[in-house]
Amino acid sequence: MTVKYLLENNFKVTSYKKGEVIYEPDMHPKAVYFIKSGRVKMVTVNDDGKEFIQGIFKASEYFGEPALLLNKPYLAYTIATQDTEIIPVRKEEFLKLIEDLKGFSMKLIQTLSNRLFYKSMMLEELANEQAEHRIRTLISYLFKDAAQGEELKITRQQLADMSGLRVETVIRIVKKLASQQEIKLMKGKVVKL
Amino acid sequence: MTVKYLLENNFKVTSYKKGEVIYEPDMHPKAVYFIKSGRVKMVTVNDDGKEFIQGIFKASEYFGEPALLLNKPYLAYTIATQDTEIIPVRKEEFLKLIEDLKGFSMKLIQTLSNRLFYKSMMLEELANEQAEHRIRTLISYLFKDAAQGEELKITRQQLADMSGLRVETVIRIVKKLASQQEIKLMKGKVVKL
DNA sequence: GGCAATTTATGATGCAGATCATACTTTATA
DNA sequence: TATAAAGTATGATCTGCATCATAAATTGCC
Repeated sequence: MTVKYLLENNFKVTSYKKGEVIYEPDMHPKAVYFIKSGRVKMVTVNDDGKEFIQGIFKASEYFGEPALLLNKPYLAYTIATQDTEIIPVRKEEFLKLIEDLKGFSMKLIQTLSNRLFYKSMMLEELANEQAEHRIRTLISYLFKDAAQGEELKITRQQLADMSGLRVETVIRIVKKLASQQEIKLMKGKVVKL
Repeated sequence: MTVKYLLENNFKVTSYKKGEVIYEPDMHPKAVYFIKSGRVKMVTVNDDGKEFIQGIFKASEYFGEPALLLNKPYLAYTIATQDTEIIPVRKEEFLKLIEDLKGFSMKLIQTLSNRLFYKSMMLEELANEQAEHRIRTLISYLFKDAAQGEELKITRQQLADMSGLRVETVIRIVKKLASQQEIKLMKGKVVKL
């Protein structure tokens, strides 16, 4: 996997504390960010200060390529949601990865395609579906690769910020889904059944 | 441009009448579709039959690669919104384009990145912004490369289906924007000023 | 050029989810 | 092991846009 390759080739690791900003809107992209460990959220913030979570990135994933490759300023903030180690790969080096690293370019195309699938799904939900349907779809997407009994590492507020709803609404719906046995709650955490 | 290359290499052209369906949800992808002439909309339809327009594709553009490259069934319908000529490129041939055609792979990555930008922008709008803001953003995006005086080739219904609003709402807002001199109306068509 | 279909227009009413307020529970941290 | 902070919970009220109804203007087409 690419992070291992980068470490073997002496790329440097940068540490970010929980809450630290990696980049913000309007900045000119300088690198692609590979996550060695930790967790990062990508959020856009509107004029009223409301956040929308565009995506959540975990260890071994990377982010920030679209803006870099299009030479456009970032639209979003990326923020470490826990202590995180990141390997920044500068543009020329990233382009070299695409050229040289066998299969990397196809992998990147598939990564972008997966993100498009997710965004298409959410657009459809936000455009046409009621609150309950949105949360059902979102939770089942987030549980996609999870085992039975596993718990969501995501708060109600984050579900709200991903679905365009308010926390109170998400809380009410999650309770309802639990009462209908669609999910289980343990100490407030959503658990897959 | 790639369509020219395909025509020179004897790829076959298929014709679709206005309203004809090119592919539909759950179908297994067989090809990538290059548009020689015409116009195609990509729409998802929910259980109540409400449409959401995921994208609109014009001559020289192509669609359908993400599902093909991920080996996933389509999520959306693609429908010719006028008489359209299409060059279907089968998977092996498309993979060959990526491998062989110099620069094609990077172009594809940029195309996917642009679609991600659009979807991120619209997600933010649908999640957090009021109707008027959504329509402003959408219209200015659609007019991005247009000259002053050019008219939108898009109906109120289509704006509604792209923004998650109802036609009536879009009509009221478009009238308001016109009255505020943000756009001009000529025989009902939205014109850039 | 005339008729049908599509698109635009406008008013009246209803409702899902936002907003506001207030409290309880779980988790972090000093 | 306190105590603060973050997250979950619940009720009451308010509102932007959907929905419904009905008509006028524009476009397509034989």
